[in-house]
Amino acid sequence: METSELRIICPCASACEVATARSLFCPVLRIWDDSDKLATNVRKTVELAKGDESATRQAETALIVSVIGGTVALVKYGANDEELILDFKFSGERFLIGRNAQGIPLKIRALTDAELCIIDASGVMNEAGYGEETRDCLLAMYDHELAAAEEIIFRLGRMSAVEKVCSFLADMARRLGENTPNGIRCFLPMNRNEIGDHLGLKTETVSRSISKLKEQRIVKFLTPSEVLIRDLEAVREMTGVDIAEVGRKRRERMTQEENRI
Amino acid sequence: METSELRIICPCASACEVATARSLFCPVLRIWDDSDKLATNVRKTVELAKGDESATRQAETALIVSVIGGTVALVKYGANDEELILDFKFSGERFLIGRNAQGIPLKIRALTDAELCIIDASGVMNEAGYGEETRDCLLAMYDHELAAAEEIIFRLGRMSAVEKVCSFLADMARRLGENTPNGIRCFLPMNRNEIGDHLGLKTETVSRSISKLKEQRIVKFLTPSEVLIRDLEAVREMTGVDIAEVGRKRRERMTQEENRI
DNA sequence: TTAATATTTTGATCCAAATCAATTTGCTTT
DNA sequence: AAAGCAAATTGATTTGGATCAAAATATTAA
Repeated sequence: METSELRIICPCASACEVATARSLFCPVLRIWDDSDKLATNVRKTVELAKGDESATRQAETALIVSVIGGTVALVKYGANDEELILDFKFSGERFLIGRNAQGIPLKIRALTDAELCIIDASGVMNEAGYGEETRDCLLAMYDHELAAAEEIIFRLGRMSAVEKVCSFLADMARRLGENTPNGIRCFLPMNRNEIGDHLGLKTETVSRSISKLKEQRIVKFLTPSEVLIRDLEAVREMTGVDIAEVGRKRRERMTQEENRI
Repeated sequence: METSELRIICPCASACEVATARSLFCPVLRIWDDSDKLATNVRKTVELAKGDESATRQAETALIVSVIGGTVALVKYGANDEELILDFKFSGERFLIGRNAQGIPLKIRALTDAELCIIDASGVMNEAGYGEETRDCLLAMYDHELAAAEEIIFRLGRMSAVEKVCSFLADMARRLGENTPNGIRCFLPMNRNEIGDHLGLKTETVSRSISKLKEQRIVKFLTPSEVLIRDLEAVREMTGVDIAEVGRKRRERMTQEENRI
């Protein structure tokens, strides 16, 4: 359990790399094995019950949010209370709420009971000796978020309903799925309505799109919230995303991780 | 013309803050008045003729791109050569091409003859003494890009054609427009087809949406590429964006800028 | 296990945006 | 100013996804 080496955690870590509370607590710092150094005004733990929404308070810099458990949705609101789910964030993932983003209506909604650790980046950067390291980690996280946002923009701007749903399922598989002999199996922690709120579609359209993907034998649903992606080549053709090796690679990384600790 | 003080330029500077080649050349560094310190392998100037596309080369870190002159579009490609314009970038603006984004098909297309200055962020960060400053500037730029991306996601996911076009025109007015007694006047450097490629609409739909906005007296077109936004309150209602004070504030900033130099 | 409720799926119809097709307007060049 | 061309607009029709409505399936509670 002692890990004192310098290490910056990949911001795209996902749930299956079973993360300990310790490793999640402060992913940006060398002092990750000595987290008491962080004053409580810099970090705080938030527990959300299913359905709760946490307004993102105004802050000087970005907030680093680690999902310790559960699933949350990052929700953006428009002029007339319309809402769109920018992205889902799963247990083990970390994400940013940018400084600018706090000027705009943005909330974290718990889709399940969830626990978050929220760190004010400015506070961390001011901790003596950790400035450059923290900035590098923040840069990596921003970079990751921006690339993900660009994928989502393309999806919303150019894809049909079926393509949107397919590309969404591929993304879920990449982040949550595990390899099986028959394809990538993945539990979906959100319902059809929430998928629609993310893809700019209505519940019925999401359901119909899923039905079409089932007809084409691209996916199979074991239960309504458990998908098996069977035809990875078809997914690649339809969405441009290659998730073929995802499961294997993720398992390798996991093993590495476990060996290290 | 001598400005040796420390200064980090706002990444959202826009065309009307008439930027000198000097100030644009290296917006992230204290050495901005001494730019020869940057080795040529770190920075390079690119001239693009109208219609040219520049593939974004692989790089270790992000690229900082300053638009010295002209208008470019940041284009993302999908599985089957479909393309979507992530955003337009105007003379005087700076933007990032993230590290991750270079793994995905992304190109810079010149909508007019254009001149760019491209800086490899890793090179700049390694310049002795400028690391922290550069990182802070990069963080500000990432933050700006991410917030803009989230606005675009909402627009594509939740708005109707008319709302998309209205919110787009509002954004253009904010970045390019100038106040007049009758509203905000703004020259649009892109055609209807390119607007459509950005909003996920077809040319005809863009045109029809504009016609509807004209009927409602919200906008008026002096020429097909010169818009006057007349009803700022209607724009705010429709899009949630308040551009009322934009022109005035921008003029103030400009004056400040000119006084400083 | 059954009942009650919520979610998902399927069906029928409608509408906004795409598509196909002219026409008009605005720019260039001579 | 006129001709030629490109861009924008308008019209007619089609279509993908929304909407309205019901049925089927899951989940939860009794």
